[in-house]
Amino acid sequence: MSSTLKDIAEKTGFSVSTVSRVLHDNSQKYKISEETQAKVKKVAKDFGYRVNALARGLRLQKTFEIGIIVPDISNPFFSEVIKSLAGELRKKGYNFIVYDSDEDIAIERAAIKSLLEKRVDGLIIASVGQDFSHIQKIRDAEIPVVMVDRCFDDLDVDSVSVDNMNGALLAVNHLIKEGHTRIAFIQGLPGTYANERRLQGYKSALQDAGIPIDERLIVGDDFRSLNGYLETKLLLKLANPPTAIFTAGDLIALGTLEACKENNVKIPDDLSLVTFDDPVFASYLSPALSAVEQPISKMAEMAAALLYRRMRNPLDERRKVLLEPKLNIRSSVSRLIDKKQTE
Amino acid sequence: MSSTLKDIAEKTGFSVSTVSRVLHDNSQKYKISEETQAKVKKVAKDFGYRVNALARGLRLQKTFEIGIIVPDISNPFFSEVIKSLAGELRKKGYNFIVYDSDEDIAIERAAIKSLLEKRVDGLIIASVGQDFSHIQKIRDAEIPVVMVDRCFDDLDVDSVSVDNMNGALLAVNHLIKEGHTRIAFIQGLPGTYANERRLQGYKSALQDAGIPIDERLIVGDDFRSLNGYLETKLLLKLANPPTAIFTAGDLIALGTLEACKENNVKIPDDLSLVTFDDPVFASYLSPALSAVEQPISKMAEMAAALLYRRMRNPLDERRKVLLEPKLNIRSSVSRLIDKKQTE
DNA sequence: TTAGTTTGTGCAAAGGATTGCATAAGTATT
DNA sequence: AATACTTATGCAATCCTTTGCACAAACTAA
Repeated sequence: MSSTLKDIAEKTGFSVSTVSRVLHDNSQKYKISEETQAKVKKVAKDFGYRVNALARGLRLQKTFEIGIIVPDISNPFFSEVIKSLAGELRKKGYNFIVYDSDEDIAIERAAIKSLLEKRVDGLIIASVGQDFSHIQKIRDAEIPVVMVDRCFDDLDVDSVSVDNMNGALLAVNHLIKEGHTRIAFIQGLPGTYANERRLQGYKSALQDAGIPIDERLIVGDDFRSLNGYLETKLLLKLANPPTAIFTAGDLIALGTLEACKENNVKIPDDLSLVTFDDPVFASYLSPALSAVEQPISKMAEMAAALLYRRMRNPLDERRKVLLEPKLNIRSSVSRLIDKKQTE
Repeated sequence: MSSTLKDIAEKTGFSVSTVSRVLHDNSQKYKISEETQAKVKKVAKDFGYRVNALARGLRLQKTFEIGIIVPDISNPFFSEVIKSLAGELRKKGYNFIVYDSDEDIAIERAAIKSLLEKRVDGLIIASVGQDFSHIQKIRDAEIPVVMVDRCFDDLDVDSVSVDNMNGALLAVNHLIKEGHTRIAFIQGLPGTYANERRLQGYKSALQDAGIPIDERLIVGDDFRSLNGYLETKLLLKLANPPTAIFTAGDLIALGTLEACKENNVKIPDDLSLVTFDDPVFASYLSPALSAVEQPISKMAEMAAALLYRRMRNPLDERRKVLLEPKLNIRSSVSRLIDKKQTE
């Protein structure tokens, strides 16, 4: 059914240029008469005319599309990020195309390739791995790109993330203050920016408190819930199990909860738990989960702002923005000192 | 940096056609010599050549893109649906563009417009409202489209959804069997396919059990958590409050939990709760939530299958597929009879 | 009357890739 | 020596939109 400018031109007797100007351009600029405008618009409507974004993009060398790549759409953290980004982008007349890299760097690479072929005007990426050569290439090709959440220290690209190290410090210090010393860390994907910083924060908090680091308490290898489940099971079997666990992400925490339930381990009585990320359901979990909250909408706003700046001004100095996290204390941590006193 | 076939043609001395055939087509078909292939490929690599999907789409009248529209990406149900769809589509070499209509029919319309302008090869839509004239238009224009989750009885379009009525029956019958008679229903967006069916199931279950329907117990107006929160607060203030609530969606249930917590209402002791949708976190909530589970990955597979069929065979008879839901009984429902006996 | 301005519209190129048809040279067949 | 294939490549049209430039007609100013 879809008609073209040419069809309308033939029907009305005007040229394609005139039709184009009436339907898209400010027909003011070319001073198209009211009469012509009316005729053209009528026929366009009758024909159900719809611009062809492919042809337009080809001609204009601009698509008004932004590509977004996240490691896992179904992770509430990322779906919130996308939702916020969507709002920001829509405001400025941009659309977006989302890809889910499924925590797989090969899919991430393919996604980037595909987005660049589509000639998106910019990219927002939460990257998966530790290798950033593919991102470097985008940068070098002067395609505007912003990293969110997952960044690379050694890569000079605009980026926004939460201060992961500080977030971990907040969480672990809280546990220490409550009297815990055997604190396990179930990490996400090692090598990942977010993960390494959280690990660093964890270690640093322990060291500052004079608590020796026990490598057997640092476990795990991805951000999914199965990881949390398995590692918790193993941790619980240790001869000298931890009294508290700090998990690197919300899904991991869910897995930990599942394992505890199965093993009849009561939180917070038998085991304390704090997690990074603070999904909407955290306060309704059993028990309500203490968690490090990331300022998601600020991250999205900032990412969008950085991207616009880069698109307007390609050679501007790159910036790396760190936002402050916040610890929400709920009821998944017990006070170990009290317990000892009452025992 | 991005070069074109023409650039490579000029550099190598071959024609654009030859270059195109080497880089994309099966160069077998046109019997390009090994030597030529090697030369062209080398230059293409040096130049960092990348097809222009706009130009290709324009020429081929096919983009290998599928548009997906959901009412709320951050709703776990929809983010799971998207994730599953992504997997299915990727298998067949299709990419997808997601839009979030934010439960707003105007945005949904704009999203459809935008996707059609981009010339997507097909659409998968979870529609928002009760009006389907815009979907009808897509259908009439013979653009392949499949509805998921939210469908329209009177609209002859391929669709997949769970048997919402049966799901509601399962939930409410469970409550009735446990001795409840004052059962409230907090609905989602009225007029929505999913909502109306769930409402129908709710009413039907009550009628079958000979329980009169109390319109004051049918409340609510959208699928968000704030709705659950507000309506629960109001229900609890009723002179004769319900002993059980059935919520139409997972986010609503979250709102209900929040209200109960604030009002110090214990679930399931003071109030029983069952919800439609069964998000991953349902079993870790306090208490573990009894919920009606939708077969999400089956829905996605089916949606993708229907879409492929329609794309290959545009005039095939339309199908409406209903999948069976499953009630997961956990611990948010109390047995009212026992309670009375022990009192 | 002549020159200059305004109004309204069209021509044609460009953007990048694909592909049916044509063609040239070389090989095989009779 | 004439014919028929095969191999390897190029030509040119097509997909649809945008836009600088050109131009005709009508009007204004001198």
